[in-house]
Amino acid sequence: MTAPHEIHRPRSTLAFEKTLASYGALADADLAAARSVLGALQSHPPDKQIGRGGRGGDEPLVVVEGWVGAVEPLEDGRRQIVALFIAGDVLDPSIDCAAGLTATTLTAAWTMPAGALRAAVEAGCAGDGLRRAWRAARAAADARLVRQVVRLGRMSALERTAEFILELLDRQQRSGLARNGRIDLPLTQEVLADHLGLSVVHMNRTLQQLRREGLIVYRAGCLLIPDPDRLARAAPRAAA
Amino acid sequence: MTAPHEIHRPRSTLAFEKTLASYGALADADLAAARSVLGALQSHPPDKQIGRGGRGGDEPLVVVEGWVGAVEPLEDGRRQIVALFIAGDVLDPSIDCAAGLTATTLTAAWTMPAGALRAAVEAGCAGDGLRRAWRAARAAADARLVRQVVRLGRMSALERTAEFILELLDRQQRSGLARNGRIDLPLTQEVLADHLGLSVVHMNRTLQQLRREGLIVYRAGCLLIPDPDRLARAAPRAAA
DNA sequence: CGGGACCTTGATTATCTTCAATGCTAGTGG
DNA sequence: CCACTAGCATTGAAGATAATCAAGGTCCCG
Repeated sequence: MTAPHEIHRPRSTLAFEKTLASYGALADADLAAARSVLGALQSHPPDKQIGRGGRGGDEPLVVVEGWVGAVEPLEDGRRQIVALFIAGDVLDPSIDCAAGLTATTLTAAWTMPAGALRAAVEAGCAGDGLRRAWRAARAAADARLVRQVVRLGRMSALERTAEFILELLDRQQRSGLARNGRIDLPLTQEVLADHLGLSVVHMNRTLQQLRREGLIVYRAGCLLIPDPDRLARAAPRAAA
Repeated sequence: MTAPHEIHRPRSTLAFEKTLASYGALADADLAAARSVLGALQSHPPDKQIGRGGRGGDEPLVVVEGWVGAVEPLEDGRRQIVALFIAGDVLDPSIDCAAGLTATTLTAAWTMPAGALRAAVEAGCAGDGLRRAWRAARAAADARLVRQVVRLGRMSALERTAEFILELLDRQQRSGLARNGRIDLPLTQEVLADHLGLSVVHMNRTLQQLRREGLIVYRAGCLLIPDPDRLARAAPRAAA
């Protein structure tokens, strides 16, 4: 279980619990129940397929550490990273890998199987709070996919990037991973480009522009957002 | 109930039944059950909001006739039509209008409330075939959203358009609306552009290119695809 | 006949991609 | 300790793709 690629073995599923709780108040009993039905920690090297889409056979995974993408590679080498999953998220291949996507690690990662948890929620034998939070977290994942369509369809590179960073900030605040506007972003610019629908070169230039304007400070896998409101002004707002 | 905008009152929910059946074999009893719990036909003028997203309060709708979009308008006038719903589709605002989208008619349309049907399926008091088909249809809608992300993120205008037309062909074949590669497409190029993430002008030129190459014949709300395989060659394929 | 909605066209500009290097840094083996 | 390498970030230049601007054109309808 210990491999060279390995990042430190995570000590807890705190990120998951916080994320879930951010979507609906959880009683201690809910938390204990959720924790108790999660499977064993699994380690994955970067760039490894960990779930296949399609037939809905795979059980959901809690991402405990690292980054995972729902990826569509095209024949000619292009690829689209449709969705990103980070510590605290639940990746359900039967939903998130629709249309033949492949769940792939983008960094070294640790996960826990959550089939039993989903089963408990679906069978109605989970607490009310837990059920609500689980559903809300699922709805949030769907909403992120919608945001992604809007970003790719109607926003410029700068707007996309700004909006994306704000989404990451929100998500990492929920999971407790963000501190004072400082978030993890241990992805190569190539991965970011494949998520935001840009070329690597343009991704690089767009990040530089955000830096030049002081909207972000980005270095060594770590991103600081000095003023989220100002960054938000670089992204379009929805109409009333 | 009869208004000037009105298109003819649909005679049946056949498109819905065929679509559902295309996702899973349905017994006659299933069909009868589904038909019997649908609500009353409702007529809507074009460009009218018929469902709001967010809180999941709204009940699902079967689109019986016409085209409906899940739309995100931006403050500055841009808009993204995130998903399209056509005759035979079920639009569930609690899912399809996530992230604040608005369900809006793109043409005159007729719908039927399907809250009771969803409730029956979820409560498990629907037949096995019906439940399976309902779930598969829902999964197909999710998969379409994923395709949309791939299209917008990684395909050129021509590829997007080709792929989109092929999707429409598949959907209208399921609902029985396509005849010999001939499908309805009663949308303005502006609407298409807002769905495919293009400017109207570029949408126009892209359609012209497809016409020039003989891949489509498009006129007066009706689109003919002489050779779907050839059209498919204009769209990128997924890698193994 | 006039007006409006939609489609089409040409010219211009902006955004983004591609190509081809160059630098930087961390890891590796001599 | 020092090449040497590999992966990633960055840069410049050139070209492609798509947006924008500004007219016309067509068709339908009142």
